[in-house]
Amino acid sequence: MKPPTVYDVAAHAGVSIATVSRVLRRPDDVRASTREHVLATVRELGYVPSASARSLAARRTGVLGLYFPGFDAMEELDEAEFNQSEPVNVIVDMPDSGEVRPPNLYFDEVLRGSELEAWRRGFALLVGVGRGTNPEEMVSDIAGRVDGMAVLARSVPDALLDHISRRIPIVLVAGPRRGDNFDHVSVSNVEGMRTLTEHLIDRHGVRAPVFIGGPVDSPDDAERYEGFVQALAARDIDPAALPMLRGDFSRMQARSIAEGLVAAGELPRAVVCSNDQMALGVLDVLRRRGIRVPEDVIVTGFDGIEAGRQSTPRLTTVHQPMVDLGRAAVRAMLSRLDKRDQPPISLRLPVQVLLRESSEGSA
Amino acid sequence: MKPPTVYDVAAHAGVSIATVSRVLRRPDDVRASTREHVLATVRELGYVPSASARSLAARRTGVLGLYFPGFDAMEELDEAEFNQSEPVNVIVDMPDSGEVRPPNLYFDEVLRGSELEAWRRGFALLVGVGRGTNPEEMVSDIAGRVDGMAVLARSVPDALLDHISRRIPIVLVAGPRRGDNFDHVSVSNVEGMRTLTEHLIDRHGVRAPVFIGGPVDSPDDAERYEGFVQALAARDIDPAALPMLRGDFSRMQARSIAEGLVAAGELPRAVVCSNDQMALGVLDVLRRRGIRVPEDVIVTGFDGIEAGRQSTPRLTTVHQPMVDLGRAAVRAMLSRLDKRDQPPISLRLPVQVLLRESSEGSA
DNA sequence: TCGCTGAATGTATGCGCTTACACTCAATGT
DNA sequence: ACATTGAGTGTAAGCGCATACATTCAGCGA
Repeated sequence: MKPPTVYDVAAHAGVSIATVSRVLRRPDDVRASTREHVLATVRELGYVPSASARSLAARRTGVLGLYFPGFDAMEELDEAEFNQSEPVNVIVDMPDSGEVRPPNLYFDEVLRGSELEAWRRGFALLVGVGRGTNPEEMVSDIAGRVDGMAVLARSVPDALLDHISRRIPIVLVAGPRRGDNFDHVSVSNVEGMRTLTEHLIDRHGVRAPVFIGGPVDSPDDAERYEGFVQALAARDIDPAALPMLRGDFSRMQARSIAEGLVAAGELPRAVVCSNDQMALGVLDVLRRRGIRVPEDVIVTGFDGIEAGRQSTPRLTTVHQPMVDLGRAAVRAMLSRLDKRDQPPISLRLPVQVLLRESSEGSA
Repeated sequence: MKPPTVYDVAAHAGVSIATVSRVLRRPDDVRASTREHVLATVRELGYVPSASARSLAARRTGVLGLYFPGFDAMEELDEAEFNQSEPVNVIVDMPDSGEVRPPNLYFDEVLRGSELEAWRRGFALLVGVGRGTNPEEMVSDIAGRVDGMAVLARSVPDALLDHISRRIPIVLVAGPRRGDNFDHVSVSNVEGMRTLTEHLIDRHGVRAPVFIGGPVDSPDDAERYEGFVQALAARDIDPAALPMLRGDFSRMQARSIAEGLVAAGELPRAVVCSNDQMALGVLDVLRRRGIRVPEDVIVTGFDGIEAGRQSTPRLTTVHQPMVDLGRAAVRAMLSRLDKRDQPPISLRLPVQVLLRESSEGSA
């Protein structure tokens, strides 16, 4: 009744457990006839090797971990049972049902990239998305199961990371390097935002753009603002003289910020947002107020999410390669796994400034 | 240099390894003072327990697995290095750049649901997306690492599943039950499509809708067609007299099918598609041809993906709760883990018919 | 005072595998 | 004919933990 083990297979096939193990791990070290015989026994018994035992003996798990905190509000799914309602409900779905399902695109894509690269390199991928529950616990749990781990920067206390990194390589995703000695993978936030801002100044004569930033503790936001400031400074515009509004990366928040701007009466020529979601929120408000984009106000975002490509007008933005980020994180882990003592890597992936109708006028 | 083990912690703290283990697993069995002392040592040494060893000794891994085949074409990411190009590229992004990134929403959402439920129940989640590489190998690999596994129906040979299910519980996602004895979770495809079709017949007087189906081997498609047929039959319309076109669930394919319909000259009053992607493809063509939806032709989909909520006109569809599917799959695994010999479960989640402008006329 | 009880801790075994090393024996060289 | 070789296989020692069972000892009643 219990699942068969190497011993069962060995006994059944009339060989030693070492031979069974070799058939599975290093088939060439076994004579072909023996190999076939053992494989047949494996099939017959329904033998599936225990990865736990293998990992223990081999001193490596063959699994990589990915941890992200759960930003999205939607996580609070009801505990209610979902299997007792009617099989079908008919709903007349009106247009303004709003932002039903804010897909955590960022995470989905990074995950997809990691998953892809991990399996390609012969590793499995363990994912954990932090929720209400203690992140430290979850991260520790993952850490014990994997050979290496990627973590979104700033989502876990440094002390914990230090602790864990004594056991396995840690790669920080999307944050800039701080005092730490971890490997990092991130995108060219500064250059991207600088280039976009320069474009607004040089091509559209914008002199006093308004920046709508994200949460104070977001390293990405900080870098983007830095790029914004650099562009202004290079054009002899004093960044400090311009208003710097702060949102929380959400569309809703950005709407109220935009309402505030409109109410204040003095609309800027351009609103530069630190991410796409907020830019979309600004577009929502301007559209409702009948303010033309880009004729009256130019709006730009950052991230390159799909929704920004489907908005009206389509959103000018800086696209960051999220799938590549995930892949790069995996590569970094494996690279360090290979050479534990190489100096910390800090990889910057390139971004693309995508000029679309929210800044360039319609086609 | 090597990561510390229980032995190190025990020696350092002056206790036995049993006590260390107990401090971590059953803190209440240890005197408070001892516990604190051991925990301090754990922190000092940077001890992270090996899940491999624990799983081996405890005979359970605390991990659940999720396997999906990789439908999407985008998987073929270039092997090229991505870290040597310029940090920023400026691109004038024209509107018709087409369907750049067809997000595998289905999988993303099921994954999110599984991930959520798994951690909530104290399990980690291992994900595998089948790609070019041998699915059997990947599935076996996952199987050895987990306590239970969810697999998209039809994506893995039954023989393999039988093999594996001798070791761990298997849950099939989204397929109907066939001859097998596995647990299943799926949605009310039949009822959903039947209700939608009845609506078209009863409210819009449609008498000869055209059905655009998916791949022959898709169980979901089969069920949806079944619902379509039931609705017709109940209204004394002979389904066999109507054309049944077959696509592959892709938007592109659906476009050429729609082109064919238009070219043939005789447009049906309604086109019922087996998924949203294809419905969107049909909308593409009708829009280009200047055919009005829903005035001239009604179009409906199935799935409830985000893109269908952002199309013009918005797509009438049947929404299936993908996140819940993932959650239900996890619950089913745990339920069976609990009672290995209960009869096979077959859970059907409810769906929602969403009536929108592609069938109801604009607001 | 002494045996008894139970809380706290230690001892020892095994979980299922990998792998260094030992061994066997047919093929080869001298 | 005999030593040498190496391919193929077996033996046995862990890997790091959980846990049944043994042990210790403080507190207790009689």
